[in-house]
Amino acid sequence: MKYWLFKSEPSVWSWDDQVARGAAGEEWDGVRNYQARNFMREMAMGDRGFFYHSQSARAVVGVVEISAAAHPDSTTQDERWDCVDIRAVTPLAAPVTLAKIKTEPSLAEMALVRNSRLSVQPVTPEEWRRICAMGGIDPEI
DNA sequence: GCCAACGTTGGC
DNA sequence: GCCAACGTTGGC
Repeated sequence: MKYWLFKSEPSVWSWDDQVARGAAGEEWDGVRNYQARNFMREMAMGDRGFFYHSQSARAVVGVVEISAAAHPDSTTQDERWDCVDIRAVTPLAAPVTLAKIKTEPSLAEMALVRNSRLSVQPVTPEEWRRICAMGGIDPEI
């Protein structure tokens, strides 16, 4: 089981939008960045990810599960672009803000901190447990 | 709204 | 293949 992080502008696609899709999940489409696409190609069904709000919110707000492995992005005919499907698992009891993540030395190496523009990124098991603890949820959820 | 960081494009 | 110009993202 691997861990990931998905970044979204809440005004475009928010955690509430994701929750509204329920168990059916939703394509994580629209990614036009090779690095982000390559990470999605590495994902397997059942992998977990954090759902992060960028822009004004700037916080990890929920946990998602990969509900379909990489497949062609339905929003383009361009065959270079693949995406996965994700479904909401649980909100964090308390959102973990970027500001708080930046105060945590053990999280200083996160792509979220080091490369703020990468919209899909891997998370280590240690980072996963740390943020789950900060967010007040069970890391095994 | 501004700007830094980064990715992409295209001329040479 | 290099690099300048440009566009986009996201933090502040």
